[in-house]
Amino acid sequence: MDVKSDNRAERVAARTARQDKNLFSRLSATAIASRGQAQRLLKTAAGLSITEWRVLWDLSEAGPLSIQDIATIQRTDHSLISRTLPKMSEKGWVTAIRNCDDKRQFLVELTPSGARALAAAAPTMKRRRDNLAKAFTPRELDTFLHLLDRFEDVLARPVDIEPSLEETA
Amino acid sequence: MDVKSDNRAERVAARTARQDKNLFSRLSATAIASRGQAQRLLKTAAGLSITEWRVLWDLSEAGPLSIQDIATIQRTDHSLISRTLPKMSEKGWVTAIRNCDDKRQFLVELTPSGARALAAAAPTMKRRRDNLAKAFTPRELDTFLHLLDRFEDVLARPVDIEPSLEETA
DNA sequence: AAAAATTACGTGACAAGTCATATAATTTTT
DNA sequence: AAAAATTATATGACTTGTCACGTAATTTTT
Repeated sequence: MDVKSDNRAERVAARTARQDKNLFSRLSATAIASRGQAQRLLKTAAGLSITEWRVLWDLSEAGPLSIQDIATIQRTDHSLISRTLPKMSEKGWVTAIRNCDDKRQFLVELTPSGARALAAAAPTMKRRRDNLAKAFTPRELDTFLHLLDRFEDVLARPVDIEPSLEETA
Repeated sequence: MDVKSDNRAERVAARTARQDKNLFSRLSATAIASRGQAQRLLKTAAGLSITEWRVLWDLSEAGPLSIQDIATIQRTDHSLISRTLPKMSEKGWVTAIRNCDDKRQFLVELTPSGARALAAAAPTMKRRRDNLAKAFTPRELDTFLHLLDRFEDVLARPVDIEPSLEETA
């Protein structure tokens, strides 16, 4: 029915607009779009996945690092790093050596080959950051980061879970 | 070696701080933290996954909808919705009926049981949104959303990919 | 010194997210 | 009317991300 499908398009548009103003969904959608862009750029420029790029960059800036170190820097789970490293080792981009001080740990280090893989993607990713720096003043970027700080403060506070209409002790 | 491990802790801290100010990584990390919170809340309050919650909420506010409609509202791939719906149907939360006007499409509708599943989670998720509304003024939220708009404008512009040191026609 | 607790990494399993492809249906072009 | 192009959904396969658990090693407690 014509009228019915007109209604549907309006309902979709209204709901989409509504959710675009819901900061929770909007932040998620924006971050996913950003990640998608990074994935495409890295793939095209250097055949790297996002996690590979992050590991190479972290080792370049702060290496050598343990798996837990890398996971902490990237705010991710150690298992994601743990799974990524063998492949990167196979590609010759990193070496992982047992830490003599603590045999549970590996210390991961960039190789010359890894430095080249990083260098293949670095100009593109720098341009991406430069584009952002051009679009926002330092003050606006500070505001943005501060708002994200405050948003995470809100996340850190517990949200009560109560069954509907029930008052519990 | 003591000195070596002190250095490592400092390098990790410095790198983490640096990446916290890189808007690309920061935005991603913040959005992932937000999603994690939502996942935990929904699981605990109502045994719902994020995608299930989103579908129920969209249908409640704007249903009935096609799979493509839901994907558009959620800014996700239709395949994620396509995979989620059969399970929701099995749980009796939605019905999916062929659209007579276009037999390629299903129109998905909330059932009373689905409305109850939504209701089980809704107070918690509203509280979550209210906590956010208390922490920011309307003007701050507008600023935040506007910065996200401008950030996505930047994403929408192409980033040139050039091989290192090469000038191409 | 021995036992208990904690930590580092590897792996199983699952959810979110995406790209590609196939099939069926609709729309557009010839 | 028929052919070509496009669209809607399903599914394969992959990446990102996370939780849980097991094993080995270290640290803390007794």
